[in-house]
Amino acid sequence: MEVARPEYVPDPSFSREEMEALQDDIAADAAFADDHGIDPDALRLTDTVEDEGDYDPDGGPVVVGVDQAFTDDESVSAVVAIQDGRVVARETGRAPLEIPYVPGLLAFREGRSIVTALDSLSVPADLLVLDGSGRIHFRQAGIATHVGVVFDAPALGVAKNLLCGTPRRSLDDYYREGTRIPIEATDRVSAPIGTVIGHAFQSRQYPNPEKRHVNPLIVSPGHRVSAETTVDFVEALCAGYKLPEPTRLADAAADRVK
DNA sequence: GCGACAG
DNA sequence: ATCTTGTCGC
Repeated sequence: MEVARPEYVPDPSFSREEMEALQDDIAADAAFADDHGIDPDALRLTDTVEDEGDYDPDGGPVVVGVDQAFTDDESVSAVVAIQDGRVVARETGRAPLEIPYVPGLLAFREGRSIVTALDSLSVPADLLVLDGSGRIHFRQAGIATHVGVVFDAPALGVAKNLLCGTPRRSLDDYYREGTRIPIEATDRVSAPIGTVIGHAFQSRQYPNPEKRHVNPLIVSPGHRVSAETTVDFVEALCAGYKLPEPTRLADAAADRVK
């Protein structure tokens, strides 16, 4: 796919102030409303994705999972494209690690390898699934929003932990599979307080509440997807595991390359 | 000064 | 994220 906004490609050499200013611009250009034409049912997976296949121009929506693995000095990104339950394309990208991890500035540390990998992807992506937050971010410009706006493609973020915002119910309790808990903006987020910026989604759970319990996923809109539809998409993309299939496959691919 | 903090 | 074996629960 092609970069639509070159000026937004994350540059690790920026100062912290420049990074934050760029994020404010990106958030202003981001759309947190549905603009994709994808029916969640068209993404629904019946089983785990294991087969490879050829891209079909007349087939269903292409969902691209993105994830990273790290070595001492570089980040490795893997992107896996799925269409109608089959892997139709996969690509990798590498970039040197130039800055440390700073909460809120993740895209500047891992963004280059992602852009490189997506840039070399030959099939058109209808939806990007990033690891990390989108709108659940201090300036509403998490890595999912950042990458989505750079390519002007529908995107969403799937995280394992909450960066900011307040869940309407405690995330430490036991919830049955399918439970959705809205995450609202607080004064630390650049959105009106109370705005639903994402959800905690219980994609997987153990049967006995007394014993073990699984933590919910934290999902949020990246670009051109609403908070509600974001959960619909993630739910449709999960096939028996805690993480959605695109993310699982990208995760495995990145580790494999490393 | 204190607290909070995706991967 | 990464360094790492066994182990508990279903």
